[in-house]
Amino acid sequence: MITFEEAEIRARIIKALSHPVRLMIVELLKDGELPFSKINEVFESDKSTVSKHLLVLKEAGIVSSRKSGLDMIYRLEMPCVTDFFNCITAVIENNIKKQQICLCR
Amino acid sequence: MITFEEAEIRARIIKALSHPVRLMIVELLKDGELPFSKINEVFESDKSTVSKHLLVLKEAGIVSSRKSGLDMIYRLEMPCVTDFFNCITAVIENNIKKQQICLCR
DNA sequence: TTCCTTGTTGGTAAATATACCAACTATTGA
DNA sequence: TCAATAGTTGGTATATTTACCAACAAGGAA
Repeated sequence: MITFEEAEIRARIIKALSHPVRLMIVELLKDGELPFSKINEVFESDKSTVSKHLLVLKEAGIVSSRKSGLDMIYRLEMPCVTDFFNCITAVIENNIKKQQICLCR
Repeated sequence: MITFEEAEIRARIIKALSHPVRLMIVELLKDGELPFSKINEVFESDKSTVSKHLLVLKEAGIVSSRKSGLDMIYRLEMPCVTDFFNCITAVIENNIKKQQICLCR
């Protein structure tokens, strides 16, 4: 069995991924690194909000960043991202299927 | 690109998994269904706390439940759970590796 | 240097999550 | 029917998360 401490470490990573904006950032970075400005322009929120979401992802080790001139370049550090999203999608598909069964009763 | 609404749906599932107690429950249920009492005895918290964590997992479609006599039997509805945890573990391993590089400087 | 652009950090208010206790419902058994 | 057991729900206090605004720091250009 997994210990509570191990579960806490896992939970920290998962929690970093549990926000729609952060999930969209991960999707954006799936095809390669991007500067902050490109990530920021996708969202309507204040740039400080986007910056803080990126910090959460960085502290979890899900993205990394490097300075390049005035830009800050962000890169995804999660090669298994596709498996991860496929698993979540499978849960969602199953939920839809189950709801359909309920509606047919 | 994924829409904000799609990201919100995914985030809801992921958030349900972002708590150490809920992760331990998922691990417990990996090998088959269990009654509430068996799940509860693993944790020191009040049974109402455990019950509410199970409700969160249920509302996300990660577990299901059925009544059997006085027992409430919980079952994991996430066949991809191993892939999911493997991905999180990979991020953790990468974090450890990166920290080691830093320490060697 | 001084200005300008880029992104981060600090502060704050509102929303959400969490844990505990107490009270409740449902089922079983006497 | 009454009591006992199993689990859920309601209430509440505390902690965490979030978004925005304003101020700041870093780097490049004039």
